[in-house]
Amino acid sequence: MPKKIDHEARRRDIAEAAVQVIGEQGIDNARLIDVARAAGATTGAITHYFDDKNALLLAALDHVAQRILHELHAAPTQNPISVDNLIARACTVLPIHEEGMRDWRVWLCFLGRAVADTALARINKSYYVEFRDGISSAVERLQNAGKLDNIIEPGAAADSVLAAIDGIGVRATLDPEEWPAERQKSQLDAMLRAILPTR
Amino acid sequence: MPKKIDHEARRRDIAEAAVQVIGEQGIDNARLIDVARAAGATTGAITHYFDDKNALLLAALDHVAQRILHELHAAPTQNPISVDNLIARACTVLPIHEEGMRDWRVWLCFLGRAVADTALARINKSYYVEFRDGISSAVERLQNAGKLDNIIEPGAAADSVLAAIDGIGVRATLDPEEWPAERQKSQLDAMLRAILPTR
Amino acid sequence: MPKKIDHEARRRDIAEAAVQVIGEQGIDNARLIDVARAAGATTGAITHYFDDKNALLLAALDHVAQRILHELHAAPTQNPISVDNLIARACTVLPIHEEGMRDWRVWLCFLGRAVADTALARINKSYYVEFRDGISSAVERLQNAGKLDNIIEPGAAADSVLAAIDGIGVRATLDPEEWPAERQKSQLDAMLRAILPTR
Amino acid sequence: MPKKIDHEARRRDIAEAAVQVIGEQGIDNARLIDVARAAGATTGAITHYFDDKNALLLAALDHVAQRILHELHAAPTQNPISVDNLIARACTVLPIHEEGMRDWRVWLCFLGRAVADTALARINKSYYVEFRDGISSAVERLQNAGKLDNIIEPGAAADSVLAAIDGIGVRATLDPEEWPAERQKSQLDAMLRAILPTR
DNA sequence: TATGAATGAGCATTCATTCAT
DNA sequence: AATGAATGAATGCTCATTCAT
Repeated sequence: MPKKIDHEARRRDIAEAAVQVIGEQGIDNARLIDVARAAGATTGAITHYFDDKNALLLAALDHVAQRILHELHAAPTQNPISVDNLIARACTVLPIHEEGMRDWRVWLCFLGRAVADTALARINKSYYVEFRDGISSAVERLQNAGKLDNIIEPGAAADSVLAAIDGIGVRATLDPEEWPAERQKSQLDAMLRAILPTR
Repeated sequence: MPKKIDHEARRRDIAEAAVQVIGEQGIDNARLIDVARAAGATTGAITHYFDDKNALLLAALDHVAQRILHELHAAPTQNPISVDNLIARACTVLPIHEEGMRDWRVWLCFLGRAVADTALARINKSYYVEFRDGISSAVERLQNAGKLDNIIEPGAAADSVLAAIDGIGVRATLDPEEWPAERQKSQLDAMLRAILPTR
Repeated sequence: MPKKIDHEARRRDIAEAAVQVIGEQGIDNARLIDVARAAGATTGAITHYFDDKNALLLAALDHVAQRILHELHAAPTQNPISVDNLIARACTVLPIHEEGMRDWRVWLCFLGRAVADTALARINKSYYVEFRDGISSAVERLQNAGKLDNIIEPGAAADSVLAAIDGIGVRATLDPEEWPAERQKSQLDAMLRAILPTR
Repeated sequence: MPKKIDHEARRRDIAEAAVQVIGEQGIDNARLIDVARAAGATTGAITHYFDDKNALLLAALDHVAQRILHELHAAPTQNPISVDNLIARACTVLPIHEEGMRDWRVWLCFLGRAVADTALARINKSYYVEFRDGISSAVERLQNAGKLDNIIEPGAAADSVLAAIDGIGVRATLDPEEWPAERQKSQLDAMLRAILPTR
């Protein structure tokens, strides 16, 4: 089914173009025609791939979320499990490189939208559940490997890790000049080492 | 002589009406006429007090930020200085009651906007500076009182506290049903106790 | 009746303020509040002296027209009647000084308005009639004094003089840098000498 | 492929519709929707062809000016050069027919606007330069052909011709009933014969 | 599939006018 | 007589969506 493949690729391209435009101009200033131009298409073409603007925006959000999830989960079995490893993986998610910063900007835009859009809030929540589950099971694995204090409740620890990532990521996204990669990483490292006490 | 009007009070009322409308409908759906109605006024009246919509929005943001700052600083000298006290004060800032939740929703809306509005980003940053300074000096006072480990760098600790508050607050704002007041407080309590080790 | 005198003086002041504002900002940008400020009054006060904005504008136009008429007629009996004298008087009306330029700008604004405002067109016409009558009788006097060729029809000559003044005045008003006082005067002088042949 | 549209033709149509509306209602009362209706379009469609209202208005002015220029220059080489010919051509420009009267009304509207709009004043000036250059070179040709006194300075003569046309045109535009075509033409004829003395 | 011209509802903004004081 | 707060109609502009080609 070559057509389908092309179709999906085009959808991806357009959604990524939307991510780019939102990241640059903000979600309010992201007009359909801007996305079309960034994707080398026309507004009419976009309607072939997305029901309406909202569907396009949702696809853009999903791209960003999937990318973050993928980084969090990246090669978890290959590396030997360790606290250092978990922290390193968490740091990867921070807005420490060009693409990550853009993704965080897009993410922030959607947070603002979710305030008044229950459907979006629900979607956001489902992403958080996935994030949390991934971190929670990593904590459990570390406990089983004897590398983390058993006193810790994995779910609550995962919430703390998520909160730390979010807290630093939001701040760094809005003030990138004061928050270069190193500062973000050392700040997150300090927080996570406090939150995740080794036995 | 025309009707005596307390100009500043009217400005405050309208800005508060904007906070309310933004908190309920989101910043994108907050039309001038909605704010006018919420304030018991007309759109034309709003232009007596604000240059344009953006000025009104900024005033709304400032109200929210001032309220948070005021809570953070509330009666710092009256209470005996203690870690428990600092944590309790931090918890006060979380979206644990009706007004606080609304303020956090408004805050989130502006975070999304700041992504593409450098002026707004600058304003946000200045608020963070104030938040951080307040927390940082509280940490210092605790250290001077011998209630906090001197190993902690006050500024970095303040950043951690801010990140924890932000991380939990954002999550709770978008998913209030899963995050009742108690869960927020215990989560923040756990994080801050880990972050701020007593000697 | 001191009140009446004050009243009339205030009306004059406000109308002159309107002339000033129109001359500076154009009639489209002349807001009531601008006129009020220029007159050291408030919009509410203006409504005490003028029924509505249109009445104020009309008063402003009348001030300008009266000033021009006054200059054209100035001291006609004192000076010995001569063609040179008529030409000199015509030159006085050109936009050759600060106040005259402002009056011409106001005049031009009203010409543009008269296009779609029959009442204004009628008023403009009445001013032209006065201008023309004044010039026409001057021409007649010159003919009676034997200083102008009797072949000339005074009315038609007056129309020519008016057209020359208008043509040069309009051009100089819109391009004052290219049309300093001397150029205007020499141009008008050349035209009028051709139009008004001495015997 | 979308409907094939002659973009330039549509632009012309809309600009001409603007000329018509301005000529009928005046520039202040010319709303975008009026122009849209006159052009058989919608306000939204107009923005496809013009950045904003001002751009549309400018295009309308240009149409009028180009039409006048075209009439002044019409077939200058075909006709044998003569003073009669020049005068006849000047008369053509006067508001002596339906379309010409409308163009003059539009022209007057823009003169009023140019008072407070330096960009418009600059454009107006450039048109006058073109008018003047055309007339000036015609005068020169007449002098070279020995049909006009060499004592005349072509540029100054052109200014006089322009002033005469403007002066009569403005008056006739605002008072068309008193200034039928014949009166305009004979008045201009008289002025130009005086201004342009044959050898 | 794709184009892009056209639509039309929605909204901020302007400002003359009103009126309680 | 004067103030100036408030009104509310008017209007230019934006932009997602539609649809003829």
